Amino acid sequence: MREVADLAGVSKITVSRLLRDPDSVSKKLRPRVEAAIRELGYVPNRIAGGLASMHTQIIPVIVPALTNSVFADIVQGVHDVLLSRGYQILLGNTNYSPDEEESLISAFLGWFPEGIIVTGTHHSAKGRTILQTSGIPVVEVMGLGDQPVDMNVGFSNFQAGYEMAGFLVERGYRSIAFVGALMDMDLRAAERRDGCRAALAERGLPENLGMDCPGRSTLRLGGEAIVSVLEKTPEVDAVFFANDVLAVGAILECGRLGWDVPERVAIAGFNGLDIGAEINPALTTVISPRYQMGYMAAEMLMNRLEGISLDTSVIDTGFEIVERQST
Amino acid sequence: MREVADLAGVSKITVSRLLRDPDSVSKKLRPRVEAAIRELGYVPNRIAGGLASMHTQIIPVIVPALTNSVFADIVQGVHDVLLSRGYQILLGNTNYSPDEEESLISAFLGWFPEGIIVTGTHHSAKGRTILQTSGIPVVEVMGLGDQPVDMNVGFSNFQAGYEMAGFLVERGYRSIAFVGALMDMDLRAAERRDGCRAALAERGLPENLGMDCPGRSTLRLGGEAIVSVLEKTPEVDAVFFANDVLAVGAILECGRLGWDVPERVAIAGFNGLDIGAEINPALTTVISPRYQMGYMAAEMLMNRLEGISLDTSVIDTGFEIVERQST
DNA sequence: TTTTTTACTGTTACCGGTAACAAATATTGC
DNA sequence: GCAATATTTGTTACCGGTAACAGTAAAAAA
Repeated sequence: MREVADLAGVSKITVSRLLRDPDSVSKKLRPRVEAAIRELGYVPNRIAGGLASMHTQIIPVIVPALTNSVFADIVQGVHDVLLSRGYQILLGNTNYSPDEEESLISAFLGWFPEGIIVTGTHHSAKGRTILQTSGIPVVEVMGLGDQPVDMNVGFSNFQAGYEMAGFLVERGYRSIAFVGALMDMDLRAAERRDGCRAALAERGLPENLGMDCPGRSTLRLGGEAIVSVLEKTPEVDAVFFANDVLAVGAILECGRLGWDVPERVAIAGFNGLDIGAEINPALTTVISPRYQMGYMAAEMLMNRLEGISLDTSVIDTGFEIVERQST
Repeated sequence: MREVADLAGVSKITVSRLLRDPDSVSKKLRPRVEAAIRELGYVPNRIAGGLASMHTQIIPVIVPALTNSVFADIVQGVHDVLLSRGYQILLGNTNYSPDEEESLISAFLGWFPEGIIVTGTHHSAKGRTILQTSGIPVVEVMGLGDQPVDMNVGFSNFQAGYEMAGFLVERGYRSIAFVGALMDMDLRAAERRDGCRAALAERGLPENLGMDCPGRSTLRLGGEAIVSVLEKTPEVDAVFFANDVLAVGAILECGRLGWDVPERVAIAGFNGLDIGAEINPALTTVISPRYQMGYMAAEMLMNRLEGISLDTSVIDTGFEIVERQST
């Protein structure tokens, strides 16, 4: 910047001003400085700028696993808002571990970010404390909590589970199994299960017919799960899967085994992945507004940072049950 | 850091040393300083540290679209290497646009990253120049180019297309159509197409039976494409899709229409997504080592940064054709 | 004991920008 | 035309660390 300033015959601060707010520099000087910048191929150092201004324009985004398209969609939504405003995304992946999340949060805080976006409302106690005392805006996205750290965008997984279970009961199913995978780690799935159970219990129906599979959700696992559930508890007439991946895997397995869906067993999923709409039979599921959640979370954060007062710090995006042929 | 130093009765630099290399501080002092750090809840400012040391430990990763699981897998691989070594990932999404890629590269360079990972070997002319003159290690991941900017990890899409076409011919198919989507943007898909054409041309078979769909790859689009191709050119006996999403969509559509796969038409895909192995009929495809490519790219970069000399700056990861029931 | 070496700690300057205020120039009003 | 005000530019200090070198204390060698 020194060199640019000298070449243009101005002071450093004038160069700095031109870069950040061209209007604050007179029309006479502008072309001279711009030419100098171009000639020297000058790229301002944002690290230095961040230190001096105490504004890093860094936003860490922490998700459980990028390979799960659900979270990739969220990050994409966040990305689309932030990048256009000059903010940078620091990406972190917890592998569904609260401890890893905690250490990521600590590490990211060292970059003095201006805000932070985390997934869900379940954190380690210490992680939560760190977030609360960090002094920066925090958005918890995806799950809706009863006492968010700060801002919160998402929907109630409990409610979604509850309503889908109610929906299945309405359709006449009476032995409904909830099947998830690693629900001790995937706490949002556990909430859906709890919602499902609550709905079944209310209606006096059996609530413990499902299972918690020991492995991350894959199509294969879904296929194995439905076989296992129907062997153990043949009376099951509907299976509500914690996510579409498992559900689609189950539908495909039923196809291979010649089991009629939904005659022999109805299947419902969660998330609203594209594949659910295309397979045969098409999957009844709960569509979650993933991209929108990411987008809204980022916008909420931007508004806060720009000092725009928010009418609310919690947005319930809701969800949508779509009935297709699998129920 | 000043406060910590005062509290512990040492100088700033001692605190700095303890944090970066505890062994460089005497055993006597260590507990005192550590206690001070804890008591004040001190978090070192990496922005300041980066500026002073000129080592930011920042690595931008630029992909075309995170929502495409192919790239999410790559980023995951990169993440797993970098985070454990204290590096941070700055994420960028180009939407398959070389111009957006260019502007992302420029923007990221302002953070004075220590290296950069980009997708593929196709960049805008200016983007390429910027990368080359940036003075930092660059890894192009996924595609294999004849003249990489710097390091390169991936496989030849042309070769993959070529071999899959050869494979189909060997299986007896003679009217092979290549179907992709937005191949003017997805240049890697275009390379696969070109490889396919080359293989067909060599054998004197028709090479222009396919189509380039006007929209991003979705299951739906794949379904529409196969109908459209078979209507226009009923003689087609095999369709090689640019990716598994399209191919799976086609298989599902054939299922709905009662068209026998592979009797009426054989279908092949590309990437090796899980769903391809599970649907009926299971999809013949080319498996690409996505996670590994990301992992290796990051490791290569780390080695370079740590001064470990590399035996080669180009790694051909290869690919694998898996035959399943759809051909 | 004295000298030399080693291990640790501190001092000073600087990384590359920006904030805050001061100075200079241009514009406006009377 | 001159003071008052607005606009533009510059000066200085500082953001929070680290590099490089200097200094001091402890250990080893003479």
